[in-house]
Amino acid sequence: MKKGEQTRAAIVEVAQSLAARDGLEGLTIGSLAERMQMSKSGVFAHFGSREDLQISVLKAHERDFVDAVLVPSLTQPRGLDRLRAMFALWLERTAIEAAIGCIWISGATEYDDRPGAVRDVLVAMVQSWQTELTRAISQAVEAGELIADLDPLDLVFELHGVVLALHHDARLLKSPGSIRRATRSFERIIESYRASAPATSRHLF
Amino acid sequence: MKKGEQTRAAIVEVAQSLAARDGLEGLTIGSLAERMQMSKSGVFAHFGSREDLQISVLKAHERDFVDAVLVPSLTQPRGLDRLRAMFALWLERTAIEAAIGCIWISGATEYDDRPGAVRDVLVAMVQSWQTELTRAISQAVEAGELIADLDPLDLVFELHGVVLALHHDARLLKSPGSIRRATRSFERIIESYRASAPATSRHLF
DNA sequence: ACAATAATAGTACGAACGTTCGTAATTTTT
DNA sequence: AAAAATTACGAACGTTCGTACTATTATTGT
Repeated sequence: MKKGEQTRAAIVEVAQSLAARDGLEGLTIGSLAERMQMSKSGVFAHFGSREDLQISVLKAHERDFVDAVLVPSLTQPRGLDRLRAMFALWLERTAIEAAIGCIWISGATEYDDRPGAVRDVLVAMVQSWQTELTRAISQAVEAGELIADLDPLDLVFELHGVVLALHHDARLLKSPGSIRRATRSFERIIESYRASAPATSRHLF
Repeated sequence: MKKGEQTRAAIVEVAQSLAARDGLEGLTIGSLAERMQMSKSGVFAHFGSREDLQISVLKAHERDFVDAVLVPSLTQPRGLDRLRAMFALWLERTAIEAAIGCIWISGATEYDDRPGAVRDVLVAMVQSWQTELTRAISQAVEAGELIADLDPLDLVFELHGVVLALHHDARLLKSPGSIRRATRSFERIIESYRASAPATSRHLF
Protein backbone atom coordinates (compact mmCIF):
# COMPACT_ATOMS: atom_id res chain seq x y z
CA MET A 1 0.00 0.00 0.00
CA LYS A 2 1.53 3.23 -1.14
CA LYS A 3 1.91 6.26 1.05
CA GLY A 4 -0.79 8.24 -0.70
CA GLU A 5 -3.44 5.61 -0.31
CA GLN A 6 -2.82 5.20 3.37
CA THR A 7 -2.97 8.87 4.22
CA ARG A 8 -6.06 9.12 2.10
CA ALA A 9 -7.61 6.33 4.12
CA ALA A 10 -6.61 8.10 7.32
CA ILE A 11 -8.21 11.32 6.08
CA VAL A 12 -11.45 9.56 5.23
CA GLU A 13 -11.54 7.94 8.65
CA VAL A 14 -11.20 11.27 10.42
CA ALA A 15 -13.69 12.78 8.00
CA GLN A 16 -16.18 10.09 8.96
CA SER A 17 -16.14 11.06 12.61
CA LEU A 18 -16.25 14.74 11.73
CA ALA A 19 -19.22 14.23 9.41
CA ALA A 20 -20.97 12.08 12.01
CA ARG A 21 -20.95 15.05 14.35
CA ASP A 22 -21.51 17.98 11.98
CA GLY A 23 -23.22 16.32 9.05
CA LEU A 24 -21.83 15.87 5.56
CA GLU A 25 -22.59 19.51 4.79
CA GLY A 26 -20.93 20.60 8.00
CA LEU A 27 -17.77 18.80 7.00
CA THR A 28 -15.16 21.34 5.89
CA ILE A 29 -11.71 20.82 4.45
CA GLY A 30 -10.28 23.39 6.81
CA SER A 31 -11.32 21.66 9.99
CA LEU A 32 -10.41 18.31 8.50
CA ALA A 33 -6.91 19.56 7.71
CA GLU A 34 -6.55 20.87 11.23
CA ARG A 35 -7.50 17.52 12.75
CA MET A 36 -5.10 15.79 10.39
CA GLN A 37 -2.31 18.24 11.11
CA MET A 38 -2.00 18.82 7.41
CA SER A 39 -2.40 21.78 5.14
CA LYS A 40 -5.73 22.43 3.49
CA SER A 41 -4.29 21.89 0.05
CA GLY A 42 -2.56 18.73 1.18
CA VAL A 43 -5.87 17.24 2.22
CA PHE A 44 -7.68 18.58 -0.80
CA ALA A 45 -5.18 17.00 -3.21
CA HIS A 46 -6.44 13.54 -2.31
CA PHE A 47 -9.87 14.39 -3.67
CA GLY A 48 -10.83 16.23 -6.77
CA SER A 49 -13.44 18.20 -4.92
CA ARG A 50 -15.31 18.42 -1.65
CA GLU A 51 -18.10 16.45 -3.24
CA ASP A 52 -15.67 13.61 -3.89
CA LEU A 53 -14.64 13.71 -0.26
CA GLN A 54 -18.26 13.53 0.90
CA ILE A 55 -18.94 10.58 -1.37
CA SER A 56 -15.80 8.83 -0.12
CA VAL A 57 -17.07 9.26 3.43
CA LEU A 58 -20.43 7.80 2.45
CA LYS A 59 -18.75 4.79 0.85
CA ALA A 60 -16.62 4.18 3.91
CA HIS A 61 -19.75 4.35 6.03
CA GLU A 62 -21.49 1.80 3.87
CA ARG A 63 -18.53 -0.57 4.15
CA ASP A 64 -18.66 -0.25 7.93
CA PHE A 65 -22.39 -0.79 7.98
CA VAL A 66 -22.27 -3.88 5.81
CA ASP A 67 -19.46 -5.34 7.90
CA ALA A 68 -21.23 -4.65 11.18
CA VAL A 69 -24.81 -5.49 10.26
CA LEU A 70 -25.38 -7.32 7.01
CA VAL A 71 -22.44 -9.73 6.94
CA PRO A 72 -22.85 -11.10 10.49
CA SER A 73 -26.58 -11.56 9.96
CA LEU A 74 -25.93 -13.89 7.05
CA THR A 75 -24.60 -16.53 9.43
CA GLN A 76 -28.17 -17.01 10.60
CA PRO A 77 -30.47 -19.30 8.65
CA ARG A 78 -32.85 -17.66 6.20
CA GLY A 79 -36.17 -16.58 7.62
CA LEU A 80 -37.19 -15.04 10.90
CA ASP A 81 -33.90 -15.85 12.59
CA ARG A 82 -31.93 -13.90 10.07
CA LEU A 83 -34.39 -11.04 10.07
CA ARG A 84 -34.15 -10.85 13.85
CA ALA A 85 -30.36 -10.82 13.62
CA MET A 86 -30.42 -8.09 11.00
CA PHE A 87 -32.59 -5.84 13.07
CA ALA A 88 -30.83 -6.60 16.34
CA LEU A 89 -27.50 -5.68 14.77
CA TRP A 90 -29.03 -2.65 13.12
CA LEU A 91 -30.35 -1.44 16.45
CA GLU A 92 -27.04 -2.16 18.13
CA ARG A 93 -25.27 -0.07 15.56
CA THR A 94 -27.83 2.72 15.81
CA ALA A 95 -27.32 2.72 19.56
CA ILE A 96 -23.61 3.30 18.98
CA GLU A 97 -24.31 5.92 16.38
CA ALA A 98 -26.66 7.60 18.81
CA ALA A 99 -23.50 8.69 20.57
CA ILE A 100 -21.50 9.77 17.52
CA GLY A 101 -24.11 10.45 14.85
CA CYS A 102 -25.24 8.65 11.70
CA ILE A 103 -24.55 10.28 8.36
CA TRP A 104 -27.28 8.33 6.63
CA ILE A 105 -29.90 9.74 8.95
CA SER A 106 -28.56 13.27 9.08
CA GLY A 107 -27.86 13.10 5.36
CA ALA A 108 -31.47 12.19 4.71
CA THR A 109 -32.60 15.62 5.88
CA GLU A 110 -29.58 17.43 4.49
CA TYR A 111 -30.02 16.14 0.96
CA ASP A 112 -33.74 15.60 0.67
CA ASP A 113 -33.96 18.82 -1.32
CA ARG A 114 -30.42 19.22 -2.58
CA PRO A 115 -29.88 17.53 -5.92
CA GLY A 116 -26.45 16.31 -6.84
CA ALA A 117 -24.05 13.41 -6.78
CA VAL A 118 -23.95 13.15 -2.98
CA ARG A 119 -27.69 12.82 -2.79
CA ASP A 120 -27.75 10.21 -5.53
CA VAL A 121 -25.17 8.08 -3.77
CA LEU A 122 -26.96 8.39 -0.45
CA VAL A 123 -30.31 7.41 -1.90
CA ALA A 124 -28.78 4.41 -3.66
CA MET A 125 -27.28 3.21 -0.38
CA VAL A 126 -30.48 3.53 1.61
CA GLN A 127 -32.42 1.75 -1.10
CA SER A 128 -29.84 -0.98 -1.23
CA TRP A 129 -30.23 -1.62 2.49
CA GLN A 130 -34.01 -1.56 2.24
CA THR A 131 -33.78 -4.11 -0.55
CA GLU A 132 -31.76 -6.41 1.72
CA LEU A 133 -34.39 -6.03 4.42
CA THR A 134 -37.18 -6.70 1.97
CA ARG A 135 -35.49 -9.87 0.80
CA ALA A 136 -35.06 -11.15 4.36
CA ILE A 137 -38.69 -10.41 5.15
CA SER A 138 -39.91 -12.14 2.02
CA GLN A 139 -37.92 -15.22 2.98
CA ALA A 140 -39.54 -15.24 6.40
CA VAL A 141 -42.93 -15.01 4.73
CA GLU A 142 -42.11 -17.83 2.35
CA ALA A 143 -40.98 -19.93 5.29
CA GLY A 144 -44.41 -19.42 6.80
CA GLU A 145 -43.04 -17.59 9.80
CA LEU A 146 -44.73 -14.32 8.96
CA ILE A 147 -48.31 -13.91 7.74
CA ALA A 148 -48.71 -14.59 4.06
CA ASP A 149 -50.47 -11.37 3.09
CA LEU A 150 -47.81 -9.16 4.61
CA ASP A 151 -46.47 -6.46 2.36
CA PRO A 152 -42.73 -6.61 3.09
CA LEU A 153 -42.41 -2.90 2.48
CA ASP A 154 -44.86 -2.25 5.30
CA LEU A 155 -42.57 -4.01 7.71
CA VAL A 156 -39.50 -2.26 6.33
CA PHE A 157 -41.32 1.02 6.88
CA GLU A 158 -42.13 0.23 10.48
CA LEU A 159 -38.68 -1.07 11.37
CA HIS A 160 -37.14 1.99 9.81
CA GLY A 161 -39.43 4.12 11.94
CA VAL A 162 -38.19 2.43 15.08
CA VAL A 163 -34.58 3.13 14.14
CA LEU A 164 -35.31 6.76 13.30
CA ALA A 165 -37.19 7.29 16.53
CA LEU A 166 -34.36 5.74 18.48
CA HIS A 167 -31.80 7.96 16.82
CA HIS A 168 -33.97 11.01 17.42
CA ASP A 169 -34.76 10.36 21.07
CA ALA A 170 -31.29 9.24 22.04
CA ARG A 171 -29.47 11.98 20.22
CA LEU A 172 -31.66 15.07 20.38
CA LEU A 173 -33.57 14.43 23.56
CA LYS A 174 -30.87 12.36 25.26
CA SER A 175 -33.73 10.40 26.76
CA PRO A 176 -32.49 7.29 28.55
CA GLY A 177 -34.00 3.91 27.85
CA SER A 178 -34.60 4.56 24.18
CA ILE A 179 -32.72 1.42 23.23
CA ARG A 180 -34.84 -0.74 25.46
CA ARG A 181 -37.96 0.89 24.09
CA ALA A 182 -36.81 0.31 20.52
CA THR A 183 -36.07 -3.34 21.19
CA ARG A 184 -39.46 -3.87 22.78
CA SER A 185 -41.07 -2.09 19.87
CA PHE A 186 -39.33 -4.40 17.43
CA GLU A 187 -40.48 -7.51 19.25
CA ARG A 188 -44.04 -6.21 19.33
CA ILE A 189 -44.04 -5.45 15.63
CA ILE A 190 -42.66 -8.86 14.69
CA GLU A 191 -45.13 -10.57 17.01
CA SER A 192 -48.04 -8.81 15.38
CA TYR A 193 -46.96 -10.13 11.98
CA ARG A 194 -46.19 -13.67 13.13
CA ALA A 195 -48.07 -16.42 11.36
CA SER A 196 -50.36 -17.98 13.95
CA ALA A 197 -50.02 -21.50 12.58
CA PRO A 198 -46.69 -23.20 13.20
CA ALA A 199 -44.32 -22.91 10.30
CA THR A 200 -44.76 -25.51 7.59
CA SER A 201 -42.61 -26.11 4.60
CA ARG A 202 -44.03 -24.65 1.45
CA HIS A 203 -43.68 -27.80 -0.63
CA LEU A 204 -46.10 -29.63 1.60
CA PHE A 205 -48.96 -27.88 -0.15
CA MET B 1 -49.86 47.03 13.73
CA LYS B 2 -46.88 49.17 12.95
CA LYS B 3 -44.89 48.93 9.76
CA GLY B 4 -41.92 47.30 11.41
CA GLU B 5 -43.89 44.49 12.94
CA GLN B 6 -45.55 43.63 9.71
CA THR B 7 -42.41 43.50 7.61
CA ARG B 8 -40.82 41.48 10.37
CA ALA B 9 -43.69 39.04 10.17
CA ALA B 10 -43.29 38.90 6.40
CA ILE B 11 -39.59 38.19 6.78
CA VAL B 12 -40.22 35.37 9.24
CA GLU B 13 -42.76 33.85 6.91
CA VAL B 14 -40.33 33.79 4.01
CA ALA B 15 -37.62 32.56 6.35
CA GLN B 16 -39.88 29.66 7.30
CA SER B 17 -40.14 28.40 3.76
CA LEU B 18 -36.43 28.94 3.18
CA ALA B 19 -35.54 27.05 6.35
CA ALA B 20 -37.96 24.27 5.44
CA ARG B 21 -35.97 23.65 2.30
CA ASP B 22 -32.40 24.28 3.43
CA GLY B 23 -32.63 23.68 7.16
CA LEU B 24 -32.24 26.22 9.93
CA GLU B 25 -28.47 26.11 9.47
CA GLY B 26 -28.82 26.55 5.74
CA LEU B 27 -30.87 29.68 6.28
CA THR B 28 -28.75 32.73 5.48
CA ILE B 29 -29.52 36.39 5.81
CA GLY B 30 -28.20 37.05 2.33
CA SER B 31 -30.57 34.73 0.54
CA LEU B 32 -33.39 35.86 2.79
CA ALA B 33 -32.77 39.49 1.87
CA GLU B 34 -32.72 38.59 -1.80
CA ARG B 35 -36.08 36.84 -1.57
CA MET B 36 -37.47 39.81 0.36
CA GLN B 37 -36.03 42.31 -2.12
CA MET B 38 -34.41 44.06 0.77
CA SER B 39 -30.86 44.80 1.78
CA LYS B 40 -29.03 42.42 4.07
CA SER B 41 -28.76 45.06 6.76
CA GLY B 42 -32.43 45.92 6.39
CA VAL B 43 -33.41 42.35 7.14
CA PHE B 44 -30.81 41.96 9.82
CA ALA B 45 -32.02 45.01 11.72
CA HIS B 46 -35.22 43.20 12.67
CA PHE B 47 -33.28 40.64 14.63
CA GLY B 48 -30.43 41.06 17.00
CA SER B 49 -28.64 38.10 15.49
CA ARG B 50 -29.04 35.17 13.16
CA GLU B 51 -29.73 33.02 16.18
CA ASP B 52 -32.68 35.27 17.01
CA LEU B 53 -33.96 34.85 13.49
CA GLN B 54 -33.71 31.08 13.72
CA ILE B 55 -35.57 31.04 17.00
CA SER B 56 -38.25 33.30 15.56
CA VAL B 57 -38.71 30.84 12.73
CA LEU B 58 -39.01 27.99 15.20
CA LYS B 59 -41.64 29.88 17.18
CA ALA B 60 -43.64 30.63 14.06
CA HIS B 61 -43.49 26.97 13.15
CA GLU B 62 -44.77 25.96 16.56
CA ARG B 63 -47.69 28.38 16.25
CA ASP B 64 -48.57 26.87 12.89
CA PHE B 65 -48.27 23.36 14.24
CA VAL B 66 -50.46 24.02 17.25
CA ASP B 67 -53.08 25.69 15.07
CA ALA B 68 -53.10 22.89 12.54
CA VAL B 69 -52.82 19.87 14.80
CA LEU B 70 -53.35 20.42 18.50
CA VAL B 71 -56.18 22.93 18.52
CA PRO B 72 -58.49 21.11 16.07
CA SER B 73 -57.94 17.82 17.91
CA LEU B 74 -59.29 19.34 21.12
CA THR B 75 -62.78 19.44 19.62
CA GLN B 76 -62.82 15.66 19.94
CA PRO B 77 -63.81 14.08 23.24
CA ARG B 78 -60.99 12.98 25.50
CA GLY B 79 -59.73 9.46 24.91
CA LEU B 80 -59.14 7.41 21.82
CA ASP B 81 -61.15 9.74 19.60
CA ARG B 82 -58.96 12.67 20.43
CA LEU B 83 -55.79 10.63 20.13
CA ARG B 84 -56.88 9.45 16.71
CA ALA B 85 -57.59 13.02 15.66
CA MET B 86 -54.24 14.20 16.94
CA PHE B 87 -52.36 11.62 14.98
CA ALA B 88 -54.46 11.94 11.86
CA LEU B 89 -53.84 15.67 11.82
CA TRP B 90 -50.19 15.15 12.60
CA LEU B 91 -49.86 12.78 9.68
CA GLU B 92 -51.76 15.14 7.43
CA ARG B 93 -49.39 17.90 8.30
CA THR B 94 -46.35 15.70 7.86
CA ALA B 95 -47.66 14.76 4.43
CA ILE B 96 -47.73 18.44 3.54
CA GLU B 97 -44.32 19.00 5.04
CA ALA B 98 -43.04 16.07 3.05
CA ALA B 99 -43.27 18.42 0.09
CA ILE B 100 -41.75 21.50 1.71
CA GLY B 101 -39.71 20.17 4.60
CA CYS B 102 -40.12 20.15 8.36
CA ILE B 103 -37.69 22.18 10.44
CA TRP B 104 -38.36 20.14 13.56
CA ILE B 105 -37.24 16.98 11.85
CA SER B 106 -34.31 18.47 9.98
CA GLY B 107 -33.44 20.52 13.06
CA ALA B 108 -33.29 17.34 15.11
CA THR B 109 -30.25 16.15 13.18
CA GLU B 110 -28.77 19.60 12.75
CA TYR B 111 -28.73 20.40 16.42
CA ASP B 112 -28.35 17.03 18.08
CA ASP B 113 -24.70 17.85 18.67
CA ARG B 114 -24.69 21.61 18.47
CA PRO B 115 -25.30 23.24 21.85
CA GLY B 116 -26.88 26.65 22.02
CA ALA B 117 -30.10 28.58 22.30
CA VAL B 118 -31.59 27.23 19.06
CA ARG B 119 -31.13 23.67 20.21
CA ASP B 120 -32.64 24.44 23.59
CA VAL B 121 -35.74 25.97 22.03
CA LEU B 122 -36.13 23.10 19.60
CA VAL B 123 -35.83 20.47 22.31
CA ALA B 124 -38.38 22.28 24.45
CA MET B 125 -40.87 22.35 21.58
CA VAL B 126 -40.49 18.66 20.76
CA GLN B 127 -40.85 17.74 24.39
CA SER B 128 -43.89 19.94 24.72
CA TRP B 129 -45.60 18.14 21.86
CA GLN B 130 -44.65 14.75 23.26
CA THR B 131 -46.15 15.78 26.56
CA GLU B 132 -49.43 16.60 24.82
CA LEU B 133 -49.39 13.18 23.17
CA THR B 134 -48.61 11.49 26.44
CA ARG B 135 -51.54 13.20 28.09
CA ALA B 136 -53.93 12.15 25.35
CA ILE B 137 -52.71 8.57 25.55
CA SER B 138 -53.05 8.48 29.32
CA GLN B 139 -56.61 9.70 29.00
CA ALA B 140 -57.38 6.91 26.55
CA VAL B 141 -55.91 4.43 29.01
CA GLU B 142 -57.92 5.85 31.87
CA ALA B 143 -61.04 5.60 29.76
CA GLY B 144 -60.32 1.91 29.34
CA GLU B 145 -59.87 2.23 25.61
CA LEU B 146 -56.23 1.24 25.65
CA ILE B 147 -54.69 -1.57 27.69
CA ALA B 148 -54.06 -0.62 31.30
CA ASP B 149 -50.39 -1.61 31.48
CA LEU B 150 -49.42 0.47 28.46
CA ASP B 151 -46.50 2.80 28.97
CA PRO B 152 -47.69 5.96 27.21
CA LEU B 153 -44.13 6.80 26.24
CA ASP B 154 -43.90 3.53 24.31
CA LEU B 155 -46.79 4.59 22.16
CA VAL B 156 -45.40 8.10 21.72
CA PHE B 157 -42.15 6.50 20.58
CA GLU B 158 -43.86 4.32 18.00
CA LEU B 159 -46.08 7.05 16.62
CA HIS B 160 -43.09 9.31 16.33
CA GLY B 161 -41.32 6.58 14.42
CA VAL B 162 -44.16 6.41 11.91
CA VAL B 163 -43.98 10.15 11.31
CA LEU B 164 -40.21 10.11 10.92
CA ALA B 165 -40.33 7.19 8.50
CA LEU B 166 -43.02 8.93 6.49
CA HIS B 167 -40.98 12.11 6.27
CA HIS B 168 -37.89 10.14 5.29
CA ASP B 169 -39.49 7.99 2.62
CA ALA B 170 -41.58 10.73 1.10
CA ARG B 171 -38.84 13.31 1.07
CA LEU B 172 -35.59 11.53 0.47
CA LEU B 173 -36.77 8.50 -1.45
CA LYS B 174 -39.80 10.15 -3.03
CA SER B 175 -41.48 6.81 -2.68
CA PRO B 176 -45.18 7.02 -3.45
CA GLY B 177 -47.78 5.58 -1.10
CA SER B 178 -45.86 6.47 2.05
CA ILE B 179 -48.85 8.28 3.45
CA ARG B 180 -51.12 5.28 3.01
CA ARG B 181 -48.49 3.09 4.59
CA ALA B 182 -48.15 5.44 7.53
CA THR B 183 -51.89 5.55 8.09
CA ARG B 184 -52.17 1.77 8.01
CA SER B 185 -49.24 1.55 10.39
CA PHE B 186 -50.98 3.89 12.81
CA GLU B 187 -54.18 1.86 12.77
CA ARG B 188 -52.23 -1.32 13.36
CA ILE B 189 -50.35 0.13 16.30
CA ILE B 190 -53.49 1.46 17.94
CA GLU B 191 -55.28 -1.83 17.38
CA SER B 192 -52.49 -3.75 19.07
CA TYR B 193 -52.87 -1.58 22.16
CA ARG B 194 -56.67 -1.63 22.25
CA ALA B 195 -58.23 -2.91 25.44
CA SER B 196 -60.02 -6.12 24.53
CA ALA B 197 -62.91 -5.54 26.96
CA PRO B 198 -65.39 -2.82 26.02
CA ALA B 199 -64.67 0.49 27.62
CA THR B 200 -66.05 0.94 31.09
CA SER B 201 -66.12 4.06 33.16
CA ARG B 202 -63.41 4.17 35.77
CA HIS B 203 -65.69 5.06 38.67
CA LEU B 204 -67.56 1.79 38.33
CA PHE B 205 -64.70 0.08 40.09
C1' DA C 1 -46.64 70.71 9.25
C1' DC C 2 -43.15 69.55 11.66
C1' DA C 3 -40.34 67.34 14.93
C1' DA C 4 -39.29 62.77 16.86
C1' DT C 5 -38.84 58.18 16.04
C1' DA C 6 -38.48 54.04 13.53
C1' DA C 7 -37.06 51.46 9.50
C1' DT C 8 -34.17 50.63 5.66
C1' DA C 9 -29.99 51.14 2.84
C1' DG C 10 -25.11 51.44 2.30
C1' DT C 11 -20.54 50.36 3.30
C1' DA C 12 -16.97 47.95 5.48
C1' DC C 13 -14.92 44.41 8.44
C1' DG C 14 -12.65 39.91 9.52
C1' DA C 15 -13.22 35.18 9.06
C1' DA C 16 -14.08 31.01 6.65
C1' DC C 17 -15.34 28.67 2.56
C1' DG C 18 -13.66 25.61 -1.73
C1' DT C 19 -10.33 25.78 -5.15
C1' DT C 20 -6.03 26.78 -8.05
C1' DC C 21 -1.20 27.03 -8.79
C1' DG C 22 3.76 26.81 -8.52
C1' DT C 23 7.15 24.69 -5.83
C1' DA C 24 9.46 22.01 -2.33
C1' DA C 25 9.89 17.63 -0.12
C1' DT C 26 9.48 12.88 -0.07
C1' DT C 27 8.78 8.36 -1.80
C1' DT C 28 9.16 5.07 -5.43
C1' DT C 29 11.28 3.19 -9.45
C1' DT C 30 15.12 2.49 -12.35
C1' DA D 1 22.69 6.84 -6.38
C1' DA D 2 20.10 9.08 -9.96
C1' DA D 3 15.83 9.80 -12.12
C1' DA D 4 11.01 9.91 -12.13
C1' DA D 5 6.77 10.22 -9.96
C1' DT D 6 4.11 11.17 -6.17
C1' DT D 7 2.73 13.77 -2.18
C1' DA D 8 2.45 17.88 0.66
C1' DC D 9 2.87 22.79 1.37
C1' DG D 10 2.06 27.91 1.27
C1' DA D 11 0.05 31.61 -0.68
C1' DA D 12 -3.52 33.63 -3.03
C1' DC D 13 -8.07 33.74 -5.51
C1' DG D 14 -12.98 35.18 -5.50
C1' DT D 15 -17.25 34.41 -2.65
C1' DT D 16 -20.08 34.33 1.05
C1' DC D 17 -20.86 34.42 5.76
C1' DG D 18 -22.61 37.30 10.10
C1' DT D 19 -22.26 41.63 12.08
C1' DA D 20 -21.11 46.85 13.16
C1' DC D 21 -21.50 51.36 12.15
C1' DT D 22 -23.24 55.41 9.69
C1' DA D 23 -26.48 57.71 6.62
C1' DT D 24 -30.81 58.29 4.55
C1' DT D 25 -35.48 57.63 3.98
C1' DA D 26 -40.39 56.61 5.91
C1' DT D 27 -43.53 56.54 9.29
C1' DT D 28 -45.53 58.13 13.41
C1' DG D 29 -47.38 61.35 17.16
C1' DT D 30 -48.44 66.06 18.11
